[in-house]
Amino acid sequence: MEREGFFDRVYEVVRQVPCGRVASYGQVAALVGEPRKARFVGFAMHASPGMAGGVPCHRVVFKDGSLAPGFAFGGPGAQRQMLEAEGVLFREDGRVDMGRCAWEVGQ
DNA sequence: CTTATGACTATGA
DNA sequence: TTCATAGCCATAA
Repeated sequence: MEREGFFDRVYEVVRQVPCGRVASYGQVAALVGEPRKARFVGFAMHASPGMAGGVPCHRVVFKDGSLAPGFAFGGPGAQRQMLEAEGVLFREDGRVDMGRCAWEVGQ
């Protein structure tokens, strides 16, 4: 039952990310119980059905607030545009303001 | 079985 | 501060 695969487990967590908030790959990996698989979280995002499947993969970013270079759906700029549309704040460096939009369980 | 790859993270220069 | 490298472990061949 609980064995639908590591990927599906990641989707469940990413689905819980509220609007206007972002989570890091390691953050999601830790919530699924395996913080060492941060790389597979990203790989799961690439294989995810996207928002159509209830997986807002655009809300998942690097731990430092950077976005995935070159592999974002539609382009790296599209991800930033989508996050800004949800209320996520960006710095001039092109990174997300993790100090203000970082997601924490319970919010 | 081994090797190669990867939407990551931590560390060091 | 940025850049490069190592370690991480599942999946594919």
